[in-house]
Amino acid sequence: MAKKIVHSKEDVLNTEAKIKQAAQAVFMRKGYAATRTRVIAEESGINLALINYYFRSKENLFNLVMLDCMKGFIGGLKQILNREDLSLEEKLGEIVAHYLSMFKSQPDLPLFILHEIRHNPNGIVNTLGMKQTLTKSHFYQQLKAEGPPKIDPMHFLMNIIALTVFPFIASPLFKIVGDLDDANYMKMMNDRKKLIPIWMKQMLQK
Amino acid sequence: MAKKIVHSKEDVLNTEAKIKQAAQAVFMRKGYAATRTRVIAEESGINLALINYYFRSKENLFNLVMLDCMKGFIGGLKQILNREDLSLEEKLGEIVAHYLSMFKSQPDLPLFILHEIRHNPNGIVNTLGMKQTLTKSHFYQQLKAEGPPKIDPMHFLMNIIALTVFPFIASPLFKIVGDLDDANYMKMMNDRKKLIPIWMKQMLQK
DNA sequence: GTCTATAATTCGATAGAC
DNA sequence: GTCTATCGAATTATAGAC
Repeated sequence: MAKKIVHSKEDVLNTEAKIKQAAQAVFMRKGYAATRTRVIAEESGINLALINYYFRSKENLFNLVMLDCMKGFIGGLKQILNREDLSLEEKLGEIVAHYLSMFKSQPDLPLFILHEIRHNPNGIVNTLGMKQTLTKSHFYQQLKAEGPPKIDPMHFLMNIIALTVFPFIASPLFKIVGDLDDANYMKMMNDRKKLIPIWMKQMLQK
Repeated sequence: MAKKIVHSKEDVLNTEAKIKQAAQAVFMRKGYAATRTRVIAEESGINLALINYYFRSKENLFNLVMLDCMKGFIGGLKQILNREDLSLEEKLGEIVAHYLSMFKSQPDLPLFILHEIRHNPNGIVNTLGMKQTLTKSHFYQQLKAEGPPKIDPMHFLMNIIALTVFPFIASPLFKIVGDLDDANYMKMMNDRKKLIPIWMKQMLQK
């Protein structure tokens, strides 16, 4: 675990970090099979042979990148779920806002992760303790404290994630159907920060 | 390899149809870049060279398959949206049931299409008249007839599709989180046939 | 650590016999 | 229409000089 401490100057990355950064961008944009190591080399400004020197193989590099992506995807969620200063409804708003900003800078991230989960369900996903992250969270306690459940917590979880994530996954489709440009679409996504908590709270009522 | 011994349904198809059928299965399972034409040849039981004889190139074959998939995906929806014997709420139930049975036999279909839309937004999607399919449907008239909109029709559309499709896309994830086997998960999906229309109707109220 | 050159393999596509 | 055999290009990975 002994690693060089990276200072806040982001322009000065070592070779290994440069490769990893570029690899994440290319893998996310093109997927594993369509990614060429030559493109990673070009975008990171390093020599092609150095990819294998630092990471042994394309597959190994991909696994490291994917692990980082999943940790980032879940880590932020975990923090919100466990904030004890927020009500259930406030947490829902925070979750939507969190993924809003995340997908704004990384629009290909959700499909990238969902594709990996589907084609390798017994891979990295299981090692992340997804289940305990949820069931041992402050959020889960709040949900149970709502009294006798008007809605199956599993359905509730599906719905909050579906309403938040899916409009980003299918954004090209909805832009066409709704005749929306990027600015108008982002405005709609911002509106959902307030709307989704309202809809979700309605599901808790009978 | 003995091929013509068993007379199953696939043997009555001509060569072109055999290739197309196998190609759809492989493309959907692996994606375009990870698909090998040799695998298509094996799974369809035909000679490798015949793929190029009938379809000129792998890319051309893919475009035909993708067009079929999208037509199937949208065609069924279009029929439901225009059924004049169903109320708004009944239509919602039919939509969920429709995609439930579709994804049961083709679990990779939604991600396959969403990936194509994202990486080629100006391709096939625009030629299908997605926008008019919706805005000129009987469903859309019913939605407007609900009176002054309590919810933006675009948000309403996003939500019904998100609640229906996303649980299938992310099924491997939810199975892990909820400790569910295939049977239990399908039971949950069946429950959503009744639940989603209820949730959607709540969104229409203030 | 970084580079050039190349090995080793795989893939899409085609030529030509039948 | 279908087959065998193979080409040519592209890709990952490595050997070896510096």
